[in-house]
Amino acid sequence: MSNSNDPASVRQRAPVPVTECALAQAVEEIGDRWSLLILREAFFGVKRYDDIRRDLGTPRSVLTDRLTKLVARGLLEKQPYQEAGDRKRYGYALTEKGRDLAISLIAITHWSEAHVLKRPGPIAFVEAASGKALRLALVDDDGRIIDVKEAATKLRGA
Amino acid sequence: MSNSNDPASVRQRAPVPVTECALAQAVEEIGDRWSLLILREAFFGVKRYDDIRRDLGTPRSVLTDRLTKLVARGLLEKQPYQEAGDRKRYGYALTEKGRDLAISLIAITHWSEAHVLKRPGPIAFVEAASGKALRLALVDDDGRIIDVKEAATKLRGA
DNA sequence: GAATCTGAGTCTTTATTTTGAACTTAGCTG
DNA sequence: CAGCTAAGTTCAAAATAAAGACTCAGATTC
Repeated sequence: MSNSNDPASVRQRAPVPVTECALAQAVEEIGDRWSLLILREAFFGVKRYDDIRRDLGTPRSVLTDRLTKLVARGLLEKQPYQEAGDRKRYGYALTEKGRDLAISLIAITHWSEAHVLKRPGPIAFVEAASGKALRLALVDDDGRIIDVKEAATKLRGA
Repeated sequence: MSNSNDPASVRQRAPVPVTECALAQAVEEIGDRWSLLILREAFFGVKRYDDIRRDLGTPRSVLTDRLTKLVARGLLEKQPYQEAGDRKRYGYALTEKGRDLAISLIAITHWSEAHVLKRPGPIAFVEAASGKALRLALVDDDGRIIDVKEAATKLRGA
């Protein structure tokens, strides 16, 4: 990204204060031990409180809290449903904002498979139509793929 | 990714237990309020304890703890340096494992700019050589760009 | 119509983590 | 040697999270 092999003695400062940093805002919204996992459930179509709980083992009080916050922040929305002979209940479904996190979740998953798990994970991302494996890449406006090592950051307007 | 507009009444379960899920492992390593921000500093070449502290305002005890853990987990490594007329000290530099998180940080940053900040952030990712803007995309083996909406998940071996 | 079941919470107590501030350390300088 | 600095440790107070019992609303069963 930038300057990553300066000697440690070169003092640097972040180009943007952390309070204005998009990453910091994102960490506020989804940077805890459960939110990303709850969203993963949502991506797999798991919508019900007790199903999420069964999959993740989240304590009830925490799950309730995270679901409420994810709804308040617009990543999930409540979806009413009713089973035959039962009262109306609510499930949780991804909004567009939530769905747009897919790329981030895929990126983190790929990274974890490469560097934490150190083996290909059980889930592959494929093109729905062809079944062909997909990976993430940086591309320029012409659709050419650029290696991360060729990438840098630039201050807008600078 | 999959099934995301099933009615809420359809019960689903995650295809893989959370204990074997790459995302969950990643959250263990970097899913707290500070680690990603510390890594962001590292991407900008900020290597010294006190410089990170100045930029982020992290409490000392937490910063020491996170740096130690990030080193133990292989995302950062200590780099000795010595200023003229001072003793030897250590800075923190990204390892390959840490550097490979770039794609994830970029993805999260893009998402946050689109959905949290709701304006283009001050930092753009560009190709170092040409200065041309870069974005993230899903590509297949032939380098063709595939829209997220065309992507699905598949269980390996299934 | 009283007792019971079920999904989705809420409440309460206990444990863990975070914070902020003061204190420590190692080597340098004057 | 007293004082300085970057990096790190310690500790009490505050905030968060976990575990598990309790609640609630409607449906069913006896």
